[in-house]
Amino acid sequence: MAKEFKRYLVTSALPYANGPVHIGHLAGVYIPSDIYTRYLRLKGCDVLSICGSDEHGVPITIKARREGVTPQAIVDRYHNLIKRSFERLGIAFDIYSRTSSPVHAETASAFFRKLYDEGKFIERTSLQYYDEEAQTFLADRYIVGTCPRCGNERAYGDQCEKCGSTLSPDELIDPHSAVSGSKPVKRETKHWYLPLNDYEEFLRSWILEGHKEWKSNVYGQCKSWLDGGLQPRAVSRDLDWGIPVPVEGAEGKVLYVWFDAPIGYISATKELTNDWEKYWKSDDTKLVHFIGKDNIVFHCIVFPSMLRAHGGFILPENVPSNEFLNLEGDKISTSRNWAVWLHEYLDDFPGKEDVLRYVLCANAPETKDNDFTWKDFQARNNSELVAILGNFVNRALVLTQKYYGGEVPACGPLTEYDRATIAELQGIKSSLEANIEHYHFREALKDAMNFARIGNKYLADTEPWKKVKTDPERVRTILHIALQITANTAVAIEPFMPFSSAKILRMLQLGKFGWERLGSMELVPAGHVIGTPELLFEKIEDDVIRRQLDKLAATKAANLAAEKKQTIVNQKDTITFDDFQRMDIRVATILSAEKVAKTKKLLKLTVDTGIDRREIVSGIAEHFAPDELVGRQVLVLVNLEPRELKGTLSRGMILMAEDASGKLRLLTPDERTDNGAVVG
RNA sequence: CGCGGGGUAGAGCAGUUGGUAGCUCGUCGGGCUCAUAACCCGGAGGCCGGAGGUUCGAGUCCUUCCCCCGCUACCA
Repeated sequence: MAKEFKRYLVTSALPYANGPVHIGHLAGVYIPSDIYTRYLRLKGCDVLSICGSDEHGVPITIKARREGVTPQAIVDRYHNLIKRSFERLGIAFDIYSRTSSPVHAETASAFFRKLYDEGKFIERTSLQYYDEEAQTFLADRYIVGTCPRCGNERAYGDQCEKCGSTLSPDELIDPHSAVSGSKPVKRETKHWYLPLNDYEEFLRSWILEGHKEWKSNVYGQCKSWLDGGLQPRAVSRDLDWGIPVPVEGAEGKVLYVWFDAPIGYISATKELTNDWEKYWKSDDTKLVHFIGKDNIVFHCIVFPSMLRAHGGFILPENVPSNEFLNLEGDKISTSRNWAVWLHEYLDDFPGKEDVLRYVLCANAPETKDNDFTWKDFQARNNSELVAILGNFVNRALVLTQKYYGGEVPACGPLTEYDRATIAELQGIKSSLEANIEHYHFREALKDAMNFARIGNKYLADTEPWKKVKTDPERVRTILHIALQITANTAVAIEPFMPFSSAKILRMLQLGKFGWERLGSMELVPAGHVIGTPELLFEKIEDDVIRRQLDKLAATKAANLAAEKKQTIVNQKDTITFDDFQRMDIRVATILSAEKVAKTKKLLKLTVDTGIDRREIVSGIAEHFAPDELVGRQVLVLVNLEPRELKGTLSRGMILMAEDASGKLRLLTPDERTDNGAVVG
């Protein structure tokens, strides 16, 4: 598609203001969007980069309640922390706003009101839990009760955090309000829904026909949603934190956070410039949403439907979405503190902003989930940034100082090899551009690094330190070219590593160049005097890495300790001796064990119960390897009603003891005994 | 079961519309000594998850199966 765009509008997913930003956010969204934006700016394009804090929604109110402060205090704290961290990392938004701003309230209200007035919503009344004592409706999260699956007494209405089951408030045993502790009642409440199903046809043709070039994960997910059929989606909530629904009789109702957040992109643009409509309402603006994979449905289905319903706004041209970044093999988790927090990194590694930017881009989860490890961080710093980029720049500058006292030598006649090298550099430029424009930032970064690689090779091949004794004239040309390559490198890496780019230019005593100068051999004029060379990057030693790993190990230990502190489950109701007698528990030997395909937790066991040989499917695969079970004697409840699991009839249950951390242990007779021996 | 994304050298990844399998790191050997023991060259290392098929030709297209990740479910 050769559509011509006059300006760009780049948005980055709004960070949710209930915690700091971590490396997963950066690798997935903010580093790519910053590279893209910096590149466009260098090219002289008309571009706005928009972001801000997402400050509404239930989790923030829960956090506030837990800490005994107001939601506003929470969002103020994290908004400021996040904003400052982005600035320190050189993420250069044109505006970093917030959804608690007055302009946003006004914009989102007006947006809702227009759709309301035009009959674009449907109204539905449903039964929801209500806390009569606190006089408030209760979001699922605010209802606490006993989990029907695992017996945890502090399960939430949407999920049990102990066993991980997804729940609805109706399933909870003995539900009570987390606000007042009283027993909630069901009460009718009215909400507004956006009938996404009305936009299905439009979305199908817009995405499935019109945007086949979108990344496969984005396209695939959209297709899956559309093929499954869309449902009306509620756009309001019963809550007192958020933007009030601007309709008479809607007291106590606010806009659903997912309705108001994307409008935040528009509000922030409004705050930034009076020209905002030019960016949001002209066909020749290219709108690009950078997001993580958890946001695909909102940015590709819900928000476009909202924009379509409203009318007048342009739709995104692309929605580049990355997968997730893991940390040392485990999923990053805010609640478990398993993360590298940006603000902590910036404190721990002053002056190494670009190292993080580099590593996260080089290892960005563009096509699949990737793993961040500190060892990889160290290796990339030491053998790529230091050895290739830093070293080349240093060589060129030191040689110039050494031979010419810092004065840039003039360029003499070029050899065939010089010309070939220059042509190669110019060839990279187009590849670099194509990669950025197609959101292949990892590949683009390699291109940028190739400027330094070629520089190193050029010096190695031309050997100025030898030639200086035999052909000093030639050496002037060699170093002239080496310095041009150095300046070109500074331009090429700017979108990725702005601090290092600026540092190279400072050492060269030159100002910033536009992107169009990339490939030019006239960036550093002959006779110009360069500054003192300094090291661009430093090696990172093992002890620094060890300290970070220790920090993570401490987190892991703390999490484990917290789990152990959980209370012992209460004694169950009394049963009769007869009840007990009805259970037939036997000693049995495990004859074989294998993992059930496509499951995480299930093992298929064959056991000799003395009575017979039978198959039992047991949910213990995460605790035992099949091999370590074979030959073990265990206790089996043999007269349990058989049940089919994953196509296997499971006849019985292996008895296990589960400790507070969820770790399972086998129960075994203390000495080898007969299979079929009765327990009782 | 289902849906989405993956499976390519020891590790991490590219492979555009089917036409000789590539890149970075690591490793081994050599060169260089200007440079942060950095740099340059060369080698080794792949049945492109498996099996069928379409084609003159398949990493690439089709069918089917297996494995990993996420959502979901299973966990008697």
